[in-house]
Amino acid sequence: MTPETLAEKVLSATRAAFADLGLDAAALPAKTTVERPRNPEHGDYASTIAMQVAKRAGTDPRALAQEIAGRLADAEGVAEVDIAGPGFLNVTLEAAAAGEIARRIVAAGTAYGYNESMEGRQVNLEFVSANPTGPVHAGGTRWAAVGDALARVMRASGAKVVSEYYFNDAGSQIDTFSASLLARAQGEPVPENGYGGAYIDRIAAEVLRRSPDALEAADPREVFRVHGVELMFDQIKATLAEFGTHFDVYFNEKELHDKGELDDAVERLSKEGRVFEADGALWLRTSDLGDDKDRVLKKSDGSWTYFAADCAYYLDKRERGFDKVVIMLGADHHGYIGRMQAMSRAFGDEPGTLEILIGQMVNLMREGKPVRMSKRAGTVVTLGDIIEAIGVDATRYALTRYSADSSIDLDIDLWTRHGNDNPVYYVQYAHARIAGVLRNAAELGLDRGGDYDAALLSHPRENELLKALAEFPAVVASAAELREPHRIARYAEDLAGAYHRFYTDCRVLPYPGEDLSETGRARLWLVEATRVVLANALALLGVTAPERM
RNA sequence: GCGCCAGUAGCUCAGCUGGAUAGAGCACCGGACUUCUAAUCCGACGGUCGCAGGUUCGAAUCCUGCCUGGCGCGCCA
Repeated sequence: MTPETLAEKVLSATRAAFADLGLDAAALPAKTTVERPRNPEHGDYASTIAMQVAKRAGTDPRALAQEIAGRLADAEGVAEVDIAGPGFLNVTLEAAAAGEIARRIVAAGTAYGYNESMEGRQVNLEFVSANPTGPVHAGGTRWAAVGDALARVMRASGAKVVSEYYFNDAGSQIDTFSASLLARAQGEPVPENGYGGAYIDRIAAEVLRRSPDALEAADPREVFRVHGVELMFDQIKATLAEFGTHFDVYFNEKELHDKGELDDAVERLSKEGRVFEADGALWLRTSDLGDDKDRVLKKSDGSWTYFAADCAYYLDKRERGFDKVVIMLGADHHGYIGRMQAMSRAFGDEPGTLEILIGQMVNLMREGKPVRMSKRAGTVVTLGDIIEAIGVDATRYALTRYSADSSIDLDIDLWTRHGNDNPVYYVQYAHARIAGVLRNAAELGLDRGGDYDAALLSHPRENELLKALAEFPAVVASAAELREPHRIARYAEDLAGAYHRFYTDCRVLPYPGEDLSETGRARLWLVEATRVVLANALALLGVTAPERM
């Protein structure tokens, strides 16, 4: 029995109790959940529904719990219902009802965990979005891992997700970039506030190799811009690919300008009565919609602001049919939330259509000291550097196991260590251990068969493992709903722990000279189910599930 | 000055939108491999959940105020 099924039984038992007691059913929620108690004495699952609804229904929680318990105890698969404390319902399942989850999981395979909590949603998920003036740095790396994981988690929850990378290959940043390339190609130091670092020299040299006459061209800087941007972007894309992060769309800001979408957006905003002129500039009145102050769309010199492009880009996404626009930004950009939300409202969108997720800073630590990030100084720590130092799996895992609300001190020494203080190994090792058991079973010619007796999975360790396995779809759903992929990593650690404990106490394969018992055969189902869930969880994080370690 | 994020065990962090005795990993101490991977497991140690109020059957979680740290507050991009 799944927790979801049990929750439905709890709710219908409550409904029946209400009817018999003559209570007002309006006090009942449409849906409820059961939790997995930490203390095994509290049964397999616990419900707090009696305490939650008793007050609104004007009755005593313990008495109500008593009524619910009596009805719930008769439900199929339920072995026992106890009442504890102020009105907890502690439910113990029949072993067969708990054990059948393994069958479901094995049958579903890679689809297990899929849920419909975001069914029908069209989500545009934008992250990284670094301009091609340098390699992706540590903050972008965080989103490359978390954003990609979130896209996977949302897809696993039924949403249609398009992952998108927004960039600009014109403008002042790019001008500085091309001027820096040109300067280095001429053997001169980069201009004041220009970009430094080895990658500038490398790209400058590569542009010269491609286009030996570049310095004699009519507009040398333009030659360095065109080739430099292409080379830089190729490198960024190659590194992201190596990292396992795929984007469905690379969106160039230039497209918005070429299609006149900024004018269109401003016109739309004007029609909504949100635009005004002052001091020779064109403004969006965002202060009416929760922003600190109004924002300029078109400067007094006639040029557009970055914000105007943001408005056009947002409108573009909405017109492409997305009902949910999610943008992931670093904490240094959180000041944009106000104007962006106001802009969304100015277009007439409901709150929640635009979601801006803020990821706190990532500090690289080496030998206990922070590695300072500065693109200009060329001491920048890049995605490529981190992959090289820590490896793709450990980097992705390290960045996705923490809440984006927390800043991360990413200790290079810790995550490079191939030891057990490195959490990614704990999870991967569980998978490798399972793969070993399954390999051995195959070598012995043992087969788990077409079915098993679920009631044989009655050992406390088996019970613990089964409950952890049953939880996975709800974890995926909550990770998607709350936009918190770190829940997947924490869950994977929880599940790996349950497996390691099971493995210690429960022998799966027969000892030499013995036959595979029915319990052993049932355990092969449980082990395969665990492998499936660990692999699925790691896949959602973009981390590999190794067969051997 | 205003805003956002954080403050939980010696360290790094979870805590399932209000539930039971607040958890995990690491570190430290003590145990467990003649048989499926000891990168594992078991036990012990360790916390006034930043502080003070409030809301209620019940608060780490919600509200208010304060303290500390990080990041922001352009007709820059």
